[in-house]
Amino acid sequence: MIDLQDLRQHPDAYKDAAKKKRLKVDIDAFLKLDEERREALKKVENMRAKKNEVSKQVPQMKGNEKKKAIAAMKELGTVLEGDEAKLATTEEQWTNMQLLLPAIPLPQVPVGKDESENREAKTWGTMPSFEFEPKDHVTLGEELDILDIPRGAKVAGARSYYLKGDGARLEMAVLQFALEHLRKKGWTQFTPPYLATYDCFMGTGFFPGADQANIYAVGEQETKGQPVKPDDLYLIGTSEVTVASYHMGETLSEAALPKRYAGFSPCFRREAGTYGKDTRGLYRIHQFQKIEQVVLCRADTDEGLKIFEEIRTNAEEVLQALKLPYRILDICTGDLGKGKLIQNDIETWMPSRKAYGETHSCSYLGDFQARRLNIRYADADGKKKFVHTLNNTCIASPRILIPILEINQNADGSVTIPEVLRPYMGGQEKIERK
RNA sequence: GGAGAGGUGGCUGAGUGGUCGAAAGCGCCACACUGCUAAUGUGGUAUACGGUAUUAAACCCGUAUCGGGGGUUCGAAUCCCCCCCUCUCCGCCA
Repeated sequence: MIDLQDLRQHPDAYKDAAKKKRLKVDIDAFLKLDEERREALKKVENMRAKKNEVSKQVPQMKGNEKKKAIAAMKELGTVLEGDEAKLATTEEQWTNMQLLLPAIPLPQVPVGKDESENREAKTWGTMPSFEFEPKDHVTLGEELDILDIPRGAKVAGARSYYLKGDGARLEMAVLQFALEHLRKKGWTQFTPPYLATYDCFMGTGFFPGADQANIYAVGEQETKGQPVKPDDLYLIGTSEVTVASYHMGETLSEAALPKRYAGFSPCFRREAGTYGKDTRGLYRIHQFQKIEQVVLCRADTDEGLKIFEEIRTNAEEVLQALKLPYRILDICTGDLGKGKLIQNDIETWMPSRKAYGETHSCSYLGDFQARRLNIRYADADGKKKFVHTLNNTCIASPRILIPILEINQNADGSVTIPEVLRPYMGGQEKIERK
């Protein structure tokens, strides 16, 4: 959601944003609707004012005068009812459209048409070279008996899997390592709800829109691609949804900001519309576990950008500790979500893909989510402002297991456990065939 | 799952059809008073949207809001219906 005052004053900036973000939203049509809404609202409010005024006088009236007044108000009520219905229709359209309006990207965001025009900003680490024919994580995992995809499919369909034995332990280790990394920096850890209401998904910007197709709905009305009732529950695709919604509807004190929250949760994604894409292995699956960084800060872009760097660095530190080569992408406008001001993705090298694969996504959303979630703070003058929100992956598994397993594999088919994870695996150094 | 009780401003809590956006107290703010603090006195103290704009704010006016939605009525915090949440007891369960 955006500031409508600002939109009315600078419509061109939003038209430009929509164009750069390649969004099919008609700003002029919205402004017209906005005008209509205000007209209709004025009309209805004036009628209500009249009604309220007369109703206030009715008790003092007597006899004929009273009868007349009541009859007149009854008549006015009928007219008002019709106008209210019209207003409601306009307002509904207005709200729906408002939810699709874009935030304006920051000037430093590269302009581009789609993901092909994202810019590599940095690379870190050295590519592995093998003196043997390296295996991919699926082969490694099956041979080591730490991963079972066929049985996953048997039980839950395609894109499902079992992590088993040392595989399951490795996942827990990497998650715990990441959590500990944030804890040392003073972050607050959360186990949030994994189910949430429509409002949380709307508030964080996932609903309505294309992202909605990726969310599982839970309730009496199963999805089948159709939207479910607004009061039904949905499975989170990231703990961002429920961690950012933690302060929904609240006014925080400025002194308490920034809030640095580490959310841990399983994540569920339907992956609708990705048929045939990334079908092998653990890259694109329906369920995974993630440590997510969520920050609420003051409405100050300089501060927001500092925290943007901070949370990206946190993720980089985790990858560096794991000794995984990665690169950072400046996401271009055409690949930038409607609510985002700026975004960096981190892609980690995955030998079997002979490419970098996305493992982290770092976003600064300004007050876009805060407006939808109604999260504010009172500044020094007591003025209420919307907070700014940011989020970034800290670690997501099992996708991160792909490079961990593939890069650390040995000629004998064993996998060397990254040193930093060993304390979480009882000091174990290798995963070997039993 | 069964039975019952509730949900009112920042907080406690009154209010069962009309000068109720809401008593009173607490808290908070301003001013006054006092040697400082405390105490006391007086006044003030919700939010959103619209009027509102070609710097912005304040003021003012209007509308809406007493868990959410709908209904009855000229008029609803108050009456009716549905839903959500909280508490107590019983049952069940990791």
